Amino acid sequence: MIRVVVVDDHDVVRKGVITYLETEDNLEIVGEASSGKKGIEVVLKEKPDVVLMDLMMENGNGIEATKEIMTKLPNCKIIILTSYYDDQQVFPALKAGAFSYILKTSSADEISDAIQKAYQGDTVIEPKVANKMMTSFRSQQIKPHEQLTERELEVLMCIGEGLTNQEIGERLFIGIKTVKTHVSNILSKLDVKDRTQAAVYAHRNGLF
Amino acid sequence: MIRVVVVDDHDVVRKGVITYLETEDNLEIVGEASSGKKGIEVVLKEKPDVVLMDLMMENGNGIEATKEIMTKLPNCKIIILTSYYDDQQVFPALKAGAFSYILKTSSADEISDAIQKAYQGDTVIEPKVANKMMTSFRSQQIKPHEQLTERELEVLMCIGEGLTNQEIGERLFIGIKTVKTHVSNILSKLDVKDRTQAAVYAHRNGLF
DNA sequence: TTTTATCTCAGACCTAAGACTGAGGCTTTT
DNA sequence: AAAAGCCTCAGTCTTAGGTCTGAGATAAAA
Repeated sequence: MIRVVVVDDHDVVRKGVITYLETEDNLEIVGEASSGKKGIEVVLKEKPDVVLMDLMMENGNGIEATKEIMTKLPNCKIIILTSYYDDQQVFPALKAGAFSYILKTSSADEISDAIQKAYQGDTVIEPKVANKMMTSFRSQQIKPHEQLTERELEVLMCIGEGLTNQEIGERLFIGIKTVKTHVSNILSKLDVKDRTQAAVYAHRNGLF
Repeated sequence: MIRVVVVDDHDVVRKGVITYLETEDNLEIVGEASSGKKGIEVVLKEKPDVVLMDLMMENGNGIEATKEIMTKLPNCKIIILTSYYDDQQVFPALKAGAFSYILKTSSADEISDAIQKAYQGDTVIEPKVANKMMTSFRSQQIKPHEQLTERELEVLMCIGEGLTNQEIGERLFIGIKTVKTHVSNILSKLDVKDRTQAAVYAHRNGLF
């Protein structure tokens, strides 16, 4: 039996889903909630295998609830079941630890299927959402150096000019120890092994 | 008195030049020769102040003679007096140690003037030749890395990829000690302080 | 034949680099 | 008020990098 909790502040939807799911042999609805906050309580108490979570609820949104649940029950599969699929909803949800992402336009069978899949460890993502994800993912594909801080970028430019840590410190008016810290952070962020590779990176990526 | 030796395998030219030069008060023709080889003998024996040397002679060309003379008599001023001014003639001659370079189309006075100037330490170069020299010089402006050996260039490319000495050694099948030697030589030839600057050099000079 | 240049390598030596840990001050966000 | 991110810096420790000296082997040039 797959233990399921349903969290949705629309009574009609919640009841409807539950009614359907109860007809399934291997599903057991062990709890329901009408807000994120209540949802957390129920989930932590019941420790279900799968959670059907609505986003956009009145008291405490689903994303926060998802985050909270994931930190406490990392093995719990949370399926986002929502009406919208804009980027502002999808990515925070996935980042929060959502396992699957389906829309309320889905058929009852699709929802059931998503639960079964989730239980087996397979993620289900609504095609429309998946599409948005991919494109948004690609454009989001941050070049490594874009995750560098201002200061780190300054230091990287210095490295790209061939300056030593000492010289960088003098140019930026900071201690060599600080420079070393920045350099270390740069190297790990760019995923390179030493300053020479960092310099090469800078030149290959047109920072000069 | 400026002691002069004239080397030219064209009897007419040689005699003509000598005839004119002898009318000059402060010039003394102490020898003449019709080939590079003979020219060397005469010059080494007479130790003149100035040598008028033709290029393109039958027995032993003027360039070899110039080289030979310069090694034995470094203070001797050798003036190349020739009909041609193509690059293949000019540069080897200058490299060989020629002091001035004038054409046979020059007037007698110009030749005399070149000798006087040479004696005083001033180089005279035919304008046409000078022009060619400058352009050819600029294009010839050897980029530092062109003075690197094959092997050193290979190592530099590795540095430009961000490889460590160890990795370079493995790629080129040589010991790390050898790599270090090459790296040191590269650094001094490129006049940079460390491998990072060498890598930057490689990228800035379009080696990639 | 002798010189010259290149490539190879060794040993000793010193320093810059980089990793890791920890920490205080600052600003922005929650 | 608390958390998070950034910048700053210290101390310790290990290693790669680089210099210098010296040297053998080979091949091309004088």
